Formats: sequence, C-alpha cells, structure tokens
Amino acid sequence: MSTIKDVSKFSGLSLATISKYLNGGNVRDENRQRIDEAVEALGYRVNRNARSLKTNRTMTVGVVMPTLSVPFFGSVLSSLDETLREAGYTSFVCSYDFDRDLELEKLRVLCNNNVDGIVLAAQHVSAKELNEIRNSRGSEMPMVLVDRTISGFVCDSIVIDNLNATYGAVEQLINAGHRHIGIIVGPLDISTANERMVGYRRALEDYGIDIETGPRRSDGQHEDLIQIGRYDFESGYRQFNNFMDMENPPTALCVTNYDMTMGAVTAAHERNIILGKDIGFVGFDAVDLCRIVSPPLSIVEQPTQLMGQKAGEILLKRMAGEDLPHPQVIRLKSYLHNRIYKE
Amino acid sequence: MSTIKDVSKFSGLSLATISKYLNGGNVRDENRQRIDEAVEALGYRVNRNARSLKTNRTMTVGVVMPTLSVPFFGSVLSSLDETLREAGYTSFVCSYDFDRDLELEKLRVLCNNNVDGIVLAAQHVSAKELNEIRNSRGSEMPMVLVDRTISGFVCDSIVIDNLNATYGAVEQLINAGHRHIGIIVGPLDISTANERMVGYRRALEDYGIDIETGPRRSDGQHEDLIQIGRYDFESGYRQFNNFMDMENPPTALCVTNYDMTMGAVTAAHERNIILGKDIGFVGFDAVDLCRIVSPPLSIVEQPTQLMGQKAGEILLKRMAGEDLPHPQVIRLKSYLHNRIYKE
DNA sequence: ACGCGCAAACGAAACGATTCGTGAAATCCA
DNA sequence: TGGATTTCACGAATCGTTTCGTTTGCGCGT
Repeated sequence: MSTIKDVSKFSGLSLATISKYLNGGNVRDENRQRIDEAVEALGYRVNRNARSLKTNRTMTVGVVMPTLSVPFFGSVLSSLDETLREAGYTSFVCSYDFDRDLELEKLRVLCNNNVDGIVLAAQHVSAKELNEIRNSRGSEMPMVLVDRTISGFVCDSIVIDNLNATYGAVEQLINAGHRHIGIIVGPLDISTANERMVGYRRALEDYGIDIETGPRRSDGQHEDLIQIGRYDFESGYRQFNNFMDMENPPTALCVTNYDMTMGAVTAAHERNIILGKDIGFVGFDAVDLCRIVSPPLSIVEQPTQLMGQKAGEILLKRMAGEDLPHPQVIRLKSYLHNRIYKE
Repeated sequence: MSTIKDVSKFSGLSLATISKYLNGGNVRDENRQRIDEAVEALGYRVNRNARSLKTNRTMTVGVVMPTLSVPFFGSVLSSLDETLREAGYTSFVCSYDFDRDLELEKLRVLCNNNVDGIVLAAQHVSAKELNEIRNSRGSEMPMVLVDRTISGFVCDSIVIDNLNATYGAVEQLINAGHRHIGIIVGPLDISTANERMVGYRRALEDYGIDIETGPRRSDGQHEDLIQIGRYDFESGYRQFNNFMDMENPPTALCVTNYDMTMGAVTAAHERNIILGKDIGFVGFDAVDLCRIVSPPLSIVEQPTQLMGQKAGEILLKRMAGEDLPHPQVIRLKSYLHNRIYKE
C-alpha cells in the first residue's frame, strides 16, 4: 500500500503540500495536476487510522439497536444513515439482540473505536452506565437516544409521543361507542411500552371509564384488560386469543407494535373475527396491512423516517460543536389512520 | 484522555513493558499490579487508531446488506455477529437500501476504514468492481459472500441451495396431484431469485410437465405461470391476485420469500381462499406463520442462523491467514416444512 | 562467590497522516 | 522596477501505539 510519502516522492512535492491539497486546500494548478497523477499512478488512498490519530475524528457514527430483525428499526436506520452520509459521516450499526450485557458491550466497543457520536435505542442500560460512557473520553461524546429513553439520563432524544398515540387510538374506540377496551402492550421496562400503557389508562380515565369497568367473570373477578406481550408476533397472537377466550371479551382492542399487530391480525383471521367490524381495533405500524386488509384497519403510524432524520440532524450539530440548549427532546407525533367501519 | 505514556510515568515502567502486558505478555507480579493500578487511576484505554496504525489490523469486520428491514437478514446478522464476536472481532453493519451506487460506496468506505474483512450480500456490484475492492490494499481483503452471489466473481460464499429448495417445493405440489403450478419469484438480477426459478422449471421438466401445460385462455394464449415480483409484501399480494384473476388460475402456488409470502397469505385470506385446501401452496421463510395459520402452511425454511455462523467461520479463517483451497462455496440445504392438507 | 542463562524491562524507531511556523516565490501597485 | 503583500511550498514535530534488538537483573548451580 502506498502512503502519502510515496505520493510526495513521486510528485516531487512535500508531504505538507500533498496533505493540504487532499484536505481541500489550495495549491498551484501545476501541482494539483502532479498530485492527481501521482495518486492515480500509485493507487494512493489515505489511511484513516493515521488521519484519525492526528485529528481525533473518525467521521463515523455508532448506532446501537435492540435488533435488526424488525422493520421499524430498519426504516429509522435508513433515513438516519442518509442524513449522516450527506454530511460525510458513515454509520456503523450494531444490534444487541435485546441482550443486557451486549448492549453495554457494543457501546463500549464503539467508544473504543473512536466513533464521533452515538445513536442509541436503549433498553437495559442504566443512566449511570450511560453517563460513564458519555464521559469516557476527553470531551463529552455526542449522543442521541431514539425511540426509547432511559429515565434519569439527560440526553438529546427523538421519541414518539407514545402517550398521545394510544390516547388517540383509545379515544377513537371510545367515540365509536366502546366501553370495554383491551390493550396489548410490550415489556414495561421499555419506555415506549410504558408510555403507551399510560396513554391508554389516561384516555379511559378522562372519559370516566373505570379500567375495571365492564362485565365481571362468573367468579366475580374482573379480567385484565391490559395484557403484556413481548413485542413479537407470538405475543400478539397469543394475547389476542387470551382476550377472545375471556368470559366477557373486550369489544375493542389496541395493539401497540408491528409484530404484535401482525400476530393479532393473524389470530383474528383464524377465528373468523373481522377486525373493525366484529370488534373495534387499532394496530400499530403495520401501514402496509392497513391498505391491504379489508375492511381497512385503523393503524397508528410512527414517523420512522423523520425520526432517523431528526436524530441525524441533532447528532450532526452536536458533533459540529454547536451548543444547543441542553437536553433537546423531540417528541414526534404519530399519525392515526382512522378507518371507521361502515356497512 | 490519558495515554500509555501517562501509564508509564505513573507506574514508573517503560512504554514497552506496559504495551507488552496490555497485549497479554508476561510481566513480574509486582509490575502487573502497578500497571493495573495506573490504568485504573488514570482511566486509561488503548487508542485503537494508534494501535491499528502500527498493527495494520482493526479487529473489525464490515457487513454489507441490501436492507435492514427484512427479518431474514437480521437473523443472518445476529449469528454472524455472535461468531465474530467470540473471536474478538466487532462487526459493523451497513445497508445499501437496494441501491446500486450505495452498494459500491459502502464497500469502499469500509475498506477505507481498514476493516479486516468483509461479508457481503451482493446485488448490483460487478465482478470487476468486487475484484478491485478486494485488491485495493496490500494483501487481498478477506471476503465472504452470503445469500447472493455475483457471477464471475470467485469468492468464498455461503448460499442456500435455492435450486433444490424450489425443486423440492414444486415436486411436493406435483406429488399432491397438481399440474398447473404458478410461482412468484423475485427480481431476476438477484441470484437467489434466478436459481429459485430454475428449480421450478427443472422440477416441471423432470416430471414431464410443460411449463405451458394447462388450460389456455379463451384467446388461445397460455397465461404466465412465472410472475416476477420485487421480494416485497406488495408484490406477493398483487401477484397472488393476478394469478387468481386469471381465466384458469393455477391450482397450486409457490412463493419464494418472506415478504411476498406474507402478501400472498393476506390476499388469500381476503379472497377467502384457504391455502393448502383450496389451492396447493408453498411459501418461504415465514416459519412463524406456518405454525400459526390453520391449516398450517407448507414453508421452505432457510437456515439463516447457520448461514451467518458459517460465513463468520470462514471469514475468521481467512483473516487468520489460513489458506483453504480457494473458493470455498458452501451450499446450505433449506428445509421444507411439508404439511399435507387432510380433511 | 562467581558466572550463566533466562526472563523481563527498556529505548528508540517506526506506522501514516496533519499542522504550525517560516521562508520563498509570485503578484500587485505605484 | 522595487518594495509590499499575498500565495503557496516546506521541514519538522506530533498523534498514541507496537516492536525490535538490546540491556538489566534475578536465581541457581557448583
């Protein structure tokens, strides 16, 4: 592999001149040509390691996600990457596969590789650990949380207004006359799941509906209208069936992510339950489905693209050293595709 | 940020000794302690850039995928990452979002960042370009193709035996008595799609069934039993409907990836067609579905985990400098979950 | 007590870039 | 044409490691 020295020898110019030109500086036209020639002839390419050693910048961003098997994150990543790329940064993506230890390890590895910034959809990691990571180098590591936040950790974040997302969904079901409404949420240690549950609770509260409202089981107990899943297909499928197997099933259902929505829809099909007609239904994320299933489903759509873009923009600013008023928290609105069933 | 020099000063030992110890060398017990103390006290962490500059190794692997929004790749990535991680490597994932230019760019960027090896699910890039990339540094860059290959590019690859996958699927349909069988394949510039189509053709051929066999349209023309989709939900949905809208629809269908299978299943539900009963059906990848839908679907399952693992193993060997007999091509068998419909 | 051998510590030279201060050349204007 | 001013090239130091060849020092046997 040829180095800048070789280029220097080949062209008869000094190291400094070559370097300057390569970084966008001005050189005499004649020299520009000689350098170009030399670079071409030698197949020279800068050694990023050497450069980074001097400049303390790698022009890379580390991205850490819970998984890469869920389209939601794929979509966020895609626009995030685009935003960063336009500014000359490359994003390196890691998944921690929902694993606690791996989540921390990936963050550490990225830091050790001197990324210039980090985008993180956090789950298990604690505020203390995150602070440690953020301060694990000279200057504070630029960092943006997406989708999920960690309580107690003050940080730029781009999240969905999850509370109002489910609030709106449930509100719509209430307005359609439902009073006995179930919800399938995700693991409560994930901030989004928790917020979505709160939105559900608050909607019922605001409309004066006791969560325990509705028929009782024959043993006098209320059946639990909040079912906790694991954000996967299986959970949606199983919890939907749980609901339907109740003595007094809810008359409407809200399902709070893509995979679980798919699971619930599948289960419904199997039981010949027409969603939107036989029972009220609002799903999450599955916008393709909502266009295709008939009758169309009501779906909460999350602005994944925007989320990735905003995250990128803020991170870029931080990396550029702009100091914004400290914790920039952007709460994006979701959009409720509202399809009222008509005969 | 403190450097190894600081550690040296703090501990009173020389640079060389510290470095040696940090890289697993032997030092006197007393010194080991002093170094540990110093490292702890100063919060020292090695600078990977400086290290890489000297060693010419970064202990990182670049992974380039067509997209991150498809569970298939997510699953491959997960086991690949695990395999590499166990050997001390970190994998950095990039997606090219099906884009030609981006595919090349990502590869280049990775090379410039001095990854020690590359795993690639290739689509648009040419053999020539790949060779250029592979030789764009002193020694040949270790490289493994997964899932998709590029004709003319000689390289270690882990792929599915796609031909026999569809062959087996179609064979099963034939054995069940079908003679008028349709297939939905992906874009033919993707090697997997092409191979799957060939498998379909060959099965029909081997069983003496003319692809043109079956009833003709009223205008005397045969209708096309090979529909080309784009490997997405939409395609599966649309092409399924295309098939069913034919004058003489096929009596059985093979759908050749996850998203298109989901699309087809959705369309079938909408038309009240029971797959496996009303028409013969074999899908791809959607193993969760096959367990859940009733009657269960016949599904071709691809060994994604194994694929990631094998890719990792071979890459590790290459990076370690082992020279295996040149192009290692591993062709993994898919598994046909065969559910015969019974009343 | 002496020297031998081995293990461990050391000094210094890289690795391949950037950058700062300086000086030479080119350009300008009167 | 000469001096002022700008432009551009250069040398040398530096970033934080690893590593090679050498020296130091410890323990042991006789």
